[in-house]
Amino acid sequence: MNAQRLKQVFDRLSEHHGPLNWWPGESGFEVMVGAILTQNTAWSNVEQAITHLKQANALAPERILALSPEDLGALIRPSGYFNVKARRLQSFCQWYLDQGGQEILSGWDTRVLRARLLSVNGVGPETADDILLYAFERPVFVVDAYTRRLFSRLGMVQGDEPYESLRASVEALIGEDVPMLNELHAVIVIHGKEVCRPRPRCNACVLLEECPTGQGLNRFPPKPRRSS
DNA sequence: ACCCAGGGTCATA
DNA sequence: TATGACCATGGG
Repeated sequence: MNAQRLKQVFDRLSEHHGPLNWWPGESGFEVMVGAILTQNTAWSNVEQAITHLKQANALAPERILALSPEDLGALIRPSGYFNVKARRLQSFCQWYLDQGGQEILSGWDTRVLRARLLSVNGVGPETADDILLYAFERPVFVVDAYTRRLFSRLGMVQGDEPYESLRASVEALIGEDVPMLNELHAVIVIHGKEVCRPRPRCNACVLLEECPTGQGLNRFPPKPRRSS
């Protein structure tokens, strides 16, 4: 992974898709809820769930905790795994209030805040980094399936590296540039949704010209290794 | 009738 | 430490 190449890819994606002003959501808390609901789930489904929460005036930690698991599950049903996610949302909200809310949480160092987020049941590395970057504006790079697919197709990484390994290499090249980290993950996701499909049926990818002899394109998205 | 989507946890060997 | 099972809806 090379800094100049990364910047080149970023510039090209931004030129084509940006600026995106992520994350879609009106408040930090909405970002956090969306980050949990979008786990392994299409965003269009999450939008429906969030709409239901807003209609029920439930998009606040106290309100989510006040709902029964069944009622909360009914509201977020379109986002899939609704039983699991209802529990995860309530675990998260309980933690959020126990910690003292947005202002107190904002006072923590990024490393500390990340560790605390990861301690919540249902918050894994990607969800934690979504929240850190898009709700707390911390300089972290979010690794997701789109990132692995794109970078491996472009021959920039193997693709099956552990989460922390990929995150660290990109952060090392970009530094603490929050706006750039924000936009980079955003354009990778939009690019993945609109153009760079899992199976090689895309001929429209602006980056494909740069894929070594189409070899990158035919590479199936790799699965991450478990740990170090 | 498939395949896919902005993951994470838990049990088991 | 490493797999595998499981979670579930909606759109293409």
